[in-house]
Amino acid sequence: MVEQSLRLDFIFGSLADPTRRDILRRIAKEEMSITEIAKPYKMTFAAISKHLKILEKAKLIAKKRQGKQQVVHLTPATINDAAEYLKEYEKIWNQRLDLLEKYLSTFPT
Amino acid sequence: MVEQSLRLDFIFGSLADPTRRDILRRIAKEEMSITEIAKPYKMTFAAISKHLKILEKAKLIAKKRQGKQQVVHLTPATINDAAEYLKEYEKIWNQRLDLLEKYLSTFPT
DNA sequence: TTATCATTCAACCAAATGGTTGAACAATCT
DNA sequence: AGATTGTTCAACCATTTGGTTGAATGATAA
Repeated sequence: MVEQSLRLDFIFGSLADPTRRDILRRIAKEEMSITEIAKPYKMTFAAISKHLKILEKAKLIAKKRQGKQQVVHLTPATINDAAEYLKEYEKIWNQRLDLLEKYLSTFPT
Repeated sequence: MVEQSLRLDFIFGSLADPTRRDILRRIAKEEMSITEIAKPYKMTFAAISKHLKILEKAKLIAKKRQGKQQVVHLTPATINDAAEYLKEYEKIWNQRLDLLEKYLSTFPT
């Protein structure tokens, strides 16, 4: 499953940048045109266009044309995949809480 | 909350690399010495040491000395934070799907 | 068709990332 | 103390990343 791993590279790579997380947060509330998305940031429009390209490659967002402008919205399936990945770890932790407690007690307080 | 955002930078940045995800996966099953962690990878020991530094900075792992060697284990709280972050998005999507369903149900079948 | 608005592309730059090698340091064993 | 095992550090290199500017393209409105 090399492709699967690559997908996670893109997803987590996208989420590693604060501007991109902020964009996701904003379009989660309501879909927006690219110009509208770019407005609050101090960087250039081209920089935002690049960020959107990265989010699109990770399939975290999608664009659709609406007349002159393009409207951006979240792609539900993808963050779900990332969440599923992290849930595996939560499961392991829950199974091993007793052991973890032992580890933690070895640290100085 | 700039620090919080920075923490997410580190967490997701860590998870964006396949070698680091693989290390997490392996030590999730059982804690391991650094030498043991490094064994299966083709890259140098120093490279693995760097990857561990990155995971440590993100607080996804912690080391403790056990005699001559250092043993690495997961840090439970941190992935939880990332999972919480992603859960917010799942919540939003679920709300939207509910609305969509409600909307669709107003039409005759 | 031309002007205008919305967006991307290309070329460039500085800084960060992921790797290498070889020397240095830490802890234990003899 | 010296040898051995385990791990990090420093210097270096190639590639990627996140930004810039200015020109080019796409779609609609006049």
